[in-house]
Amino acid sequence: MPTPPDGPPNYLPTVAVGRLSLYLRELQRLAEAGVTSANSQALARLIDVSPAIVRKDLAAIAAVGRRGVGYDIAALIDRIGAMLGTQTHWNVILVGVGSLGTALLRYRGFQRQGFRIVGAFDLDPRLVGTSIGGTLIHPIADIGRIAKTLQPHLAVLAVPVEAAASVAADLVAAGISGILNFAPTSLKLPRSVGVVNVDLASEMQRLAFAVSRLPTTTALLPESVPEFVPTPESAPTTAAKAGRKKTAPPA
Amino acid sequence: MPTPPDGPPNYLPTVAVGRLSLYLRELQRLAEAGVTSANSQALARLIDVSPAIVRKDLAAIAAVGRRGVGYDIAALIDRIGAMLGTQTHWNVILVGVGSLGTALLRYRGFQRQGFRIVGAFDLDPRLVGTSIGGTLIHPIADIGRIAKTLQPHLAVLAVPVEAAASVAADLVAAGISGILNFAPTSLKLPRSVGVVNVDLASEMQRLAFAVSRLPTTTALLPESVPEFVPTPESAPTTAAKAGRKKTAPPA
DNA sequence: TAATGTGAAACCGTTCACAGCT
DNA sequence: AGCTGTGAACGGTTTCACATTA
Repeated sequence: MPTPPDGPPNYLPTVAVGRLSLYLRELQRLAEAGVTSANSQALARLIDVSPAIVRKDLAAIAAVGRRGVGYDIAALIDRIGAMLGTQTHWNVILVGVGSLGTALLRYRGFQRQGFRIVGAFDLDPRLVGTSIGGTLIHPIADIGRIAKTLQPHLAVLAVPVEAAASVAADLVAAGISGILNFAPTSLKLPRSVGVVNVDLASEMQRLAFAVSRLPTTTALLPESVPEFVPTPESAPTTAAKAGRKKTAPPA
Repeated sequence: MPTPPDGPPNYLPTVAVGRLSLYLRELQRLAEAGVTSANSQALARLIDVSPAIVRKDLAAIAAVGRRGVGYDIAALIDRIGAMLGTQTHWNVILVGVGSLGTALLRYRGFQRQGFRIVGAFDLDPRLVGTSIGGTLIHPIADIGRIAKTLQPHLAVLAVPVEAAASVAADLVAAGISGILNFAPTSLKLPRSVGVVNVDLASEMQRLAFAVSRLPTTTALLPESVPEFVPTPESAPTTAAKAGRKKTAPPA
């Protein structure tokens, strides 16, 4: 065979990590329903991507299927779980027991995916000492000390924006490795600390934008809509024609 | 000047929409602090991207800066707001007043970005008729009828997974154009309906993965870590060396 | 002079198409 | 016969570098 010039091979694309998590979620559901095998097309439909992507993603994590058949679901769950560290015991603390923090403490999805909420922290002395969703709330001032006992790896940051930077610094000082940040601000942290931001208002804006660019149907749209929205069709240069894309590419 | 052959020009890349939302958030903060102008480098630092990206993004929405100076913040806020439909009145309903739904009703960030929560829906008769965060809760069975009055464009879906598919169908029937989906499942809906998924467990898994792939420092990591994790360095092909990237490219 | 605005190159991720297995 | 596994083409996004301009 001809040697590939120097070409980098199948790494795991960073976006693929998000998809693996979705495959896992759906595979767990299938397994509970007693299904034992699925092919790339079925998986693709479940998370709304192309079958080729499914095969590439699974190849990238060295999951193997059987040609002519598909993938063994139990094996896939193991493999993806191994990649995402599902059997790893991540200890998680939550900081900021406001209404969002409370909801997150009550949310069972984290535990279901193997994360252990080992403690919560808040300023409010009326909350300290109480439990929500089985998690004890500690005074935020004691994070450093209590972290020595709880050994948290990750933190959920659900404090008000104004407090976010300072609390994040405390978390880093307490030795946390990663922060799931719900405060609408970009934390400035050492590169050794992982951050994933979840900005709810921003997600809503993405939705609004997507909707306003959608093929107009009978559905409700608000009165005014942004004027200048550049698209392939409204190109301000030569050749403004350019073959229109097929409207419905994926199966 | 030489005519560009036929080259497709600056569209707005889809990922740029998410960034615009973040620029807007930070610009609003700067404006409140009395800052009137900012250059691409400053903006880049604020949302943690490269200055070149900032200039490309802003060029793509026809925002103009002054060479040698930077961008006028008030003008930028207007321009980005116009693109994202900030002055458009999006009516939003929320379905599923559990702990997450409650938190979302109390969350002020949606209103701050111009979204109007016009109503909430739940099955529980004890909730119906009460208000949370100033939003009245209606019986879920009446969505169709009440939607005629409320004229909602978007919906926040915060019901349990089992109910998600059926409620989503009701929302579509009621004429909704987009759904912000917090249920951990991929909704199968007509292409005319926009969907943005927010899967909290999945975000946490992304964080865990990112952390486990981080340059190991003194910070806490859980005992076991996935074995086979392909990266550029662990490439199974020729030329496994390949010039290492400079470790800190952005300013 | 210090920044924008922008072609062109580099990079990354997806799609295509088909050879290879079972 | 059917589906996986994968090179190669493609397309979208980012980076680079620099001409341009207030």
